[in-house]
Amino acid sequence: MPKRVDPTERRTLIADALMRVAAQRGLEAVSLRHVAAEAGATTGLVQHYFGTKDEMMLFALDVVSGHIGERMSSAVNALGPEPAPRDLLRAMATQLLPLDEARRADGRVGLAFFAYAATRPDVAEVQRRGSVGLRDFFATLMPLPAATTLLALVEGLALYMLTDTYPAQTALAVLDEFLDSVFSPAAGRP
Amino acid sequence: MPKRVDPTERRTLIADALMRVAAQRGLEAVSLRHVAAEAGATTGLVQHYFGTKDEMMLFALDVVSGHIGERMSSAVNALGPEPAPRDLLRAMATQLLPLDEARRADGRVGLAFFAYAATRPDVAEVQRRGSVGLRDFFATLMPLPAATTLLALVEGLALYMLTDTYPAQTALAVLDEFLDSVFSPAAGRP
DNA sequence: CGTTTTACATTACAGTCGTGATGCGAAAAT
DNA sequence: ATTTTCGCATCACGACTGTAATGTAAAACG
Repeated sequence: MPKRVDPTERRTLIADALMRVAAQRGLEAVSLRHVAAEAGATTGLVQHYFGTKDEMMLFALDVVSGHIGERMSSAVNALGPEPAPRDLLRAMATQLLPLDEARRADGRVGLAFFAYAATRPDVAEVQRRGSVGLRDFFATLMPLPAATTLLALVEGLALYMLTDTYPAQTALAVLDEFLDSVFSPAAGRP
Repeated sequence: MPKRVDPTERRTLIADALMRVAAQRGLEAVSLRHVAAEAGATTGLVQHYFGTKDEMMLFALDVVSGHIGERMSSAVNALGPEPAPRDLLRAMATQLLPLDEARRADGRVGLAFFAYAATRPDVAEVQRRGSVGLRDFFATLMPLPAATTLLALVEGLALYMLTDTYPAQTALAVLDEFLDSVFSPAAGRP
């Protein structure tokens, strides 16, 4: 048999191609053939590593959450030890905003998956778990209602940034204003 | 020739069928044949009123914004004359949340269109105009930054409600808390 | 009344889709 | 050295897509 191969590596290779296709041409353009072509391979390879298209999609969704997770931890690590809760939350929340091309691509894929999940209960379940987990972590640093608000607010800002409705500057200002209202309430009062 | 027909009426009939399909099976299931079947007609009819599929989609997007607009004005009218800004904003904002099946259906379609717009600049432009118009109206009743925040927050809440991540009760509590923070700032301070 | 125009149905076409089957060379296992 | 098994390519299938072409019945118009 041919050289033994790490299947996870191949799967990530395919999933990366999928995400390039999805980010550039939308999730509806994600077909076995397009993904295979983008990966420089054949549909046979894709089929070999993912029995069905849905399996491939699920795996790609995991990759996206993986990206977000990685960005969050490295942003948090960059803060040094014992960061203030406000800084920590800001660092994590901004990882959900499409502030550069990489995050923008992931954001487009994530949005596409949101729509995709509307008809796939199992996909929706994966997303739900991710969101709730994140909110619960936020809630260790601020009151639960504020954590809920923060997550929804950031997600909404990301949505509007993706459609170029709000520029990054506006989104960041909104985010900072909200964090202010939580961490230094009514600072400008007599 | 056959009985003269109001083309707008026919187009809305088709668009309604489109939205039923999209709400139930996702926007990816929206094909000329499925829409035609849902409308109890043939693809020929659809082709007669929409030269191309994209035209049909654009029209359907208009219908969705029309629905939202109608809901908003009737909710506002129900408030009676000279409503308080806070009540007005709350009445309008809640029309963007999927609080019943009708709004949920529109929400799913709207979300699908968000993803659809990611690859269609003209669709994105339509959405942008709607969002900015709404935000600017909000801004006549509250400071501009708060208006921006409100819209993003509501959109994010809607997203999470659509995936059943947050229940209606939570979303409404978050919304009310935010409105409180704008209209009765720091009420609980010494 | 005849003609033209409108509303829609039917069918055809070329392309893409997901999936299953099959083939085949290379390397690991024996 | 031979057999087995893995990695991947290739091809075929039926279903589905958007669009164009064509047909047809009916009512408006001259």
